[in-house]
Amino acid sequence: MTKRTAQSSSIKDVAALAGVSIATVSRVVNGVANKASADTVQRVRKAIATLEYRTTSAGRDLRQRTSRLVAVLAANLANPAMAAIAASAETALRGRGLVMVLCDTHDQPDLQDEYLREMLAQQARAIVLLGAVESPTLRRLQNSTTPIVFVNRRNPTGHVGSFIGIDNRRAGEDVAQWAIGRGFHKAALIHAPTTSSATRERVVGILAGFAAAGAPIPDHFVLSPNAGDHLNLGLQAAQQLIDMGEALDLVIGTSDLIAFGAARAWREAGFLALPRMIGFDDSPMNEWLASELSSVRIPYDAFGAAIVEAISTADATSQIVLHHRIVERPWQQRI
Amino acid sequence: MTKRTAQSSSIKDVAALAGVSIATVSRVVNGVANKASADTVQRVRKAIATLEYRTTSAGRDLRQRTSRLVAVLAANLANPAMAAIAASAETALRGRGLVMVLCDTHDQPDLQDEYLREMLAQQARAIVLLGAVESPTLRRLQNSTTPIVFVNRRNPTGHVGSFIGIDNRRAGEDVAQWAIGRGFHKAALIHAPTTSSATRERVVGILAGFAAAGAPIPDHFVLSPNAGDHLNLGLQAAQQLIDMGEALDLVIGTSDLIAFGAARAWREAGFLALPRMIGFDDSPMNEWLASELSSVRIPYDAFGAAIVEAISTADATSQIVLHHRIVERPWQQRI
DNA sequence: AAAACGAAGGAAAACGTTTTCCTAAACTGG
DNA sequence: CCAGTTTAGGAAAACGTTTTCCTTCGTTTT
Repeated sequence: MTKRTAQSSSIKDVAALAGVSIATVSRVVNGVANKASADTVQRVRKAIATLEYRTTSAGRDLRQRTSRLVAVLAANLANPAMAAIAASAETALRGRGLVMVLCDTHDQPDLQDEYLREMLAQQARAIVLLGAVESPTLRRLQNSTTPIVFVNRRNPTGHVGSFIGIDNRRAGEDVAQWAIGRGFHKAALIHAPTTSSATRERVVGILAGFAAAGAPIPDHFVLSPNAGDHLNLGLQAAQQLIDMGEALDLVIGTSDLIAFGAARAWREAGFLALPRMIGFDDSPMNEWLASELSSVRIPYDAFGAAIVEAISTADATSQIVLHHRIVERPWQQRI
Repeated sequence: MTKRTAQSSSIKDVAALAGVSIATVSRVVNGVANKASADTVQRVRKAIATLEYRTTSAGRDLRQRTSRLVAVLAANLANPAMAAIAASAETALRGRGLVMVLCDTHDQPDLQDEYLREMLAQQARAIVLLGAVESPTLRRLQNSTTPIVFVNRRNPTGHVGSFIGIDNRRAGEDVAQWAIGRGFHKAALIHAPTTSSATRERVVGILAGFAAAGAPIPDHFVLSPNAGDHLNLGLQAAQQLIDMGEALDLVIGTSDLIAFGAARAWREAGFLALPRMIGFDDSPMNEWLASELSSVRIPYDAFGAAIVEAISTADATSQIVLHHRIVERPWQQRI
């Protein structure tokens, strides 16, 4: 068994074995037409197979001044929804010969900037922001040639950029309409910070929807406490609601995580008058773990394809709006 | 506002601006001692700052024949536990100037092989397998110089390789002991395929533990149906148990996902005699979403540091055993 | 004062590709 | 059979680094 270095054979070895120049090998590998006879192609292919040759990225990247890496910068990997998008993106990118690099910005501008710079140095083919936050380098990046795609949250710098997501405002209205239709008349809304365009639009839609139906949600039932993450945010808001002592029949969270946090508050309070809940995201795990949470299903498994499309198109302002859908889950009142 | 290409300035530009050779710039960037006067360093630093220069990876990788990419091949990204490890790994790697590339092998040998080859072509600094599966390229990789780290599951090719995980056999025994101590005497075990060393060792430990206490789990209460994923596996196994009609007081799953699947079966069956449950992994979400599931906590947030350590050490057979702990959660009997 | 040494820094090679520019042969249409 | 075109393929440049040699000083040691 021969000890060998990580990447054994280079294009030179292949060329030597096939008895052609490295230029020809390169052309065969990249399928350049009318540049090699069928016979030559055959020989080169065989040599490649024999040596288990595979193009070394560094060489190609250097020459082409771009890599096959696609950076995906997620605001929070702990969120199952982000993980779902990442998984979908990874598969779709791979189908195009691209490689996903996944980073967690923790929603922090300086971390996002550091990653952006690193990915520019890597000559990333494209940068995908899963929940972008306003930051200097992002701003500076507006006039670079690297495609940037904003997923879920729109470009926070004010410039318009490629966007992939649902119609959040509309989704908010749909939730309101659903609630009214189901006869809920004492609802509370817990939402994340409105620095996120997604949250902002959802909140607007929800409030507008209730108002339009003549049943506006009173201000003191709209909460958005400052908390580290959505889970704690939901928990704290729900505790406030419980303290108010008023019996609610519906709690709306702008994310499922918020709803989970809120549910915990009620659970710990002893299941007293647990209101029905609805959130946004509906990651696949909900079906198993949150069987009583209704949710606005966002088709995350379709995001990967959309990302690939957005990257491929030259248009830096393409907007891909995917369709949401309310998933209503049965609700069992405890005693 | 000047339009510029993705990566604007190269080492040449910096050298020109600072009035030195590119060699000197390189040395300053890499902190080579005794190769530049304090004054020169100053000038170079300033030029770097002015031009916002950052070393282009492709050039460095080509010359050094290795990249700063670390491949993380996960068996199933949909599993929150994997996501937790990935997040932890990403942070730890970044601290070392390394970049994580995350891939989902879906537990399929050919996909794993494809990724392995791609990562070799990328000259990845190291390869981390989060749940490896036996495959030709993995086998061939044994005698490459690229460090390979096996996380959770040991090297399935039989060779011994760097491993990071808990003492699964011991954890299994601990679960058994805990169960006995709590007075459970009618337990069932649902486990994943034993192709995974982690699962295998857990099963052995659990069965041995019960047997040692004089209360062996009967064979027909040990189930491992063939199913796509752990959730469905748990669901199907639980349905079988329910069909048996015997009242169990404890169900042990070799992963939390299995337990979630099983819980769903009982829930759908109408909460009849829901047994208490315990699983393995205890991802952070459990605290919020599975407040009644006991679980063997695996310190996934510590895995990142362990991975970095395993990569850094020259020893290709280092074993890092992290400590597990049973997290017992209260259990409320429904009516 | 000569010898030795360390510091500072430049020139150039090498890493593995892709691609431009050639050249030569083999076809085509007239 | 000749001019033109297509096909096949090679030579070499370029991409951005790091690193190995050198060379030249200035400083120490004998």
